Amino acid sequence: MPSEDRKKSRVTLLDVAQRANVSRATASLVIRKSPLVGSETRARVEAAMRELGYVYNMGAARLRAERSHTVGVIVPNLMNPFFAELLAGIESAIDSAGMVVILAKSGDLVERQDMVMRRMREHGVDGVIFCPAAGTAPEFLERVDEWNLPLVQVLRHISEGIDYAGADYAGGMRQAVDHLASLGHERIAFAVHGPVHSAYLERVEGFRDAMLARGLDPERIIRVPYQTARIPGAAHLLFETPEKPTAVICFNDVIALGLSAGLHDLGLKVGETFSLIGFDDVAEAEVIRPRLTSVSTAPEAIGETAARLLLDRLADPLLPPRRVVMETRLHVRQSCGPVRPPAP
Amino acid sequence: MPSEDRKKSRVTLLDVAQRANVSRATASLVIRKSPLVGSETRARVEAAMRELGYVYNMGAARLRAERSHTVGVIVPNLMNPFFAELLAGIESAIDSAGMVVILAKSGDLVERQDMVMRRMREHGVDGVIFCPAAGTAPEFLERVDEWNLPLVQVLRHISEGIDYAGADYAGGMRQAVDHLASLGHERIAFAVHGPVHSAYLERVEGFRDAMLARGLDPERIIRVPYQTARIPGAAHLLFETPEKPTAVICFNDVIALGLSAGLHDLGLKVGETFSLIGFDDVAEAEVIRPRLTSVSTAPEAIGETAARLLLDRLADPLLPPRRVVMETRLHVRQSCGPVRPPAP
DNA sequence: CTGAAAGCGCTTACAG
DNA sequence: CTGAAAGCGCTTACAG
Repeated sequence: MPSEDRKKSRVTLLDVAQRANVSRATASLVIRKSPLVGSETRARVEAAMRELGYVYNMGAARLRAERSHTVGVIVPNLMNPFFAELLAGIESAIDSAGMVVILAKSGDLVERQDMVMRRMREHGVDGVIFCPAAGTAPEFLERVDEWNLPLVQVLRHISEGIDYAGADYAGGMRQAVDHLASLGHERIAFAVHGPVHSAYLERVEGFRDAMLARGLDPERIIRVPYQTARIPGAAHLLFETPEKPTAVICFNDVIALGLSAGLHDLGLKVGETFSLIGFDDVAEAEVIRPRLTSVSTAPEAIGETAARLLLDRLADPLLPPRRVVMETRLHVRQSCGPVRPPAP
Repeated sequence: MPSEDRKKSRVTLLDVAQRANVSRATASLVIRKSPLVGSETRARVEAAMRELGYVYNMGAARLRAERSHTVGVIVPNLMNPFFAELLAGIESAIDSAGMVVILAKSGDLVERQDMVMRRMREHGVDGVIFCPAAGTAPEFLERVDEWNLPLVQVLRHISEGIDYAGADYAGGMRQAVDHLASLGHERIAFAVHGPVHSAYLERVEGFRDAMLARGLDPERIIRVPYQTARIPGAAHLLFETPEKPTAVICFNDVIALGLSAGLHDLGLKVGETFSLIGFDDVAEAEVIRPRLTSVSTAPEAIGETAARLLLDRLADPLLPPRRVVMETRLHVRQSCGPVRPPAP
C-alpha cells in the first residue's frame, strides 16, 4: 500500500527530537540555526536528522510562521529568449536567498494574469515579481493593496506606487538613432509588433523624441507580425512609402533577426545597402551574419535587480517604492553602415 | 502596523462559514466542489467567499491532505531556447491541471541538483519533472525510492525504472545522415559540445550507427565551445583533418547557428559549398539565412508529455514505469546541397 | 539552554 | 446534507 508507505516514511521533527533526546522546540531551533542552542546539542540533533533522513516540512512551518519562502514570477511568455534570460536572473537571485520560484505565464492576457495571481496567493507566496500583461488596468493595483502582497513590476510598469525594475528604453532608442544619424541616415523606420504596454510606449516615444530632436521625420513606424517565422516576409513593408527609409530600428531582437533575414531575401545587404539595429542584444545577435548591432538591455541583470527589490521589501515592508531603471548600451557590431542611395 | 493589517486581513474558512451560516466542514466541501452540498447552500457559501474576499490557503490544506498541487521542475539551464520551450510545454500542462510549477535550474551540476531536489521536497512538491544533470549517478535513484516522490525524467534518462519523456535522437541522426548521403556526401562531420549524458550518447551513437550503416567513416567528431558566442570561431576545427568533410551535422541548433556563421566567415556558402544540419529545430532556424535544415524534436510537446506522465502517475501511483520517445522529423530547409569539390 | 502548551487554517472521519 | 472534534507538522511565547 503506497499510501501507508508514505505515512510511515514521514519523519517529523518530533522523531528527530526524541532520537536526540531533546524537546521538539529545541530541535526546531537547531533547524532554524538559532544561536541559542549549545553546540553539543546541535550536533546531536543534526546527527539525528541525518540518520532519520529528516526533511523539513516547509508547508507546516509556513502555516505557523506566515512565510512560505516562495516567490511568484509571472511573465507573458517563455518563447522569447529575452524572457528566458530575465527568468534566469530572477531564479538565481531568489535561489541564493534560499527561496524558491513559482512560475507562471500570463500570455499577456489580463484574465489569465488574474487567475495566476490568485493561484499564487492561494499558495501563499511571500511576494510576486511580474511583468504586467498588456492592458492591465491601474485599478488592478487598488485590489493589490488589499491583498497585502509585496509586488514588483519588471520590464513594464503600471504604477509609480510599486517597485519597478526595468531598462532605460528611451535612452536606448536615443543611442540607436544617434548612431544611425552619425552615419548619415535621415529616413529611419521603426519596426514594432506585439501588444501595447509601458515598455512599448517608452520605446516608441523614445524613438520619436530622438528623431524629432534631430529634425527627422518620426512617423515611419511599421507593424510586423508577432509570429517569429512570419517576420522575414514582412520586410517589404519597409518600402511601401514613397520616401523609402535607409535604415530601421527594431522594437526587439526577434524582429531584428527576422527583418535581417527578410532584407537579405529582398536582395539588400544589411550593414551596407541597408542598416538595421536591434533591441535587447540577445545571444543570437553575435551569431547572426552580419552580426547584429543591438541595444543591450541585459535582461538577466534586470531579473536579478527585480529579485533584489523584492527581497529588500520582504526584509522591510515599510520601504518606500523604488524604481530602478538600468542603463542601456548600444552594442555596435556589423549591421549598420553609412547611408547609400535609397533602396530598390 | 502592516503586520496587524496582515493578520486582520486573513479571512479564513471559518469566517466564511459563519457568514454563510454553515459549519466549517460544509464550507470546506463547497470549496472542493463536493456534490454533497445543496445548491442553495453552495450559493450562500460562495457569496460569502466573494464578499469576504476569501483566498484558499493551499498551505493549510496541504498539511492535512498531503497534496500540495505543486510540481517541481529542474532544468540544466534556461539560456538555451530549447529548454525555454520545454519549460513552456510543462508549464502549460501543469497549469491546466490546476497545479503550479516550482522552477529551479541545476546548472548541470549534481551537487546543485541534490540541493534543489531537497528544497523541493521541503516544499512538499507532489512530484518532480527533471532533466538529470550530466553525471547523475544511478545510485541517485535508490535514494529516490525511499523518498516516495514521483519523478519523471525528461530529455535525458538515467534509469529504466522511472518515467521518461524524450525524443528519438538516434532516429533523428539517421534521418540527417540519410539526407546528406542522398545528396552525395560521404565525409560528414559531427559537431558536439557540452557535458555527456544519455541524450548526448544517443545522438553520438545514432550518428555513428547511421554512418556505419552506409559504410562511411563515423569518427569525424569535433568538439566546439559551449559558449554560444565562441562557436563561430571554432568552425575551422572542421578542416583540420587531412580529408576534409563536405558537411556537418550539429548536436543542437545553438551549434548549428554558430557554425553557420563561422562557415560564412570562412568564405564558404552554407547550402552550396558546404552543407549543415541542425538539431532541435528552434524558432531561429526559420529566420537564419540560409534557412537551417534541422531535426525537429518539438521540445514543447516533450514538455507536455512529461507533465502528462507525471499527472498520470499522481492519479495512479501503481502505474508501471513508462517511456515515451517522441518521433523526430527532419525539417528540410536550405542549408544542404549536393556535394561539391572539397572545401578550402 | 529546554519543555509543555497552544495554535496556524485546513480536511477527515464519524455522528447525526 | 451538517456539526463537533481531532490532527497534519511545525513555531511561538512563556515558564523554568
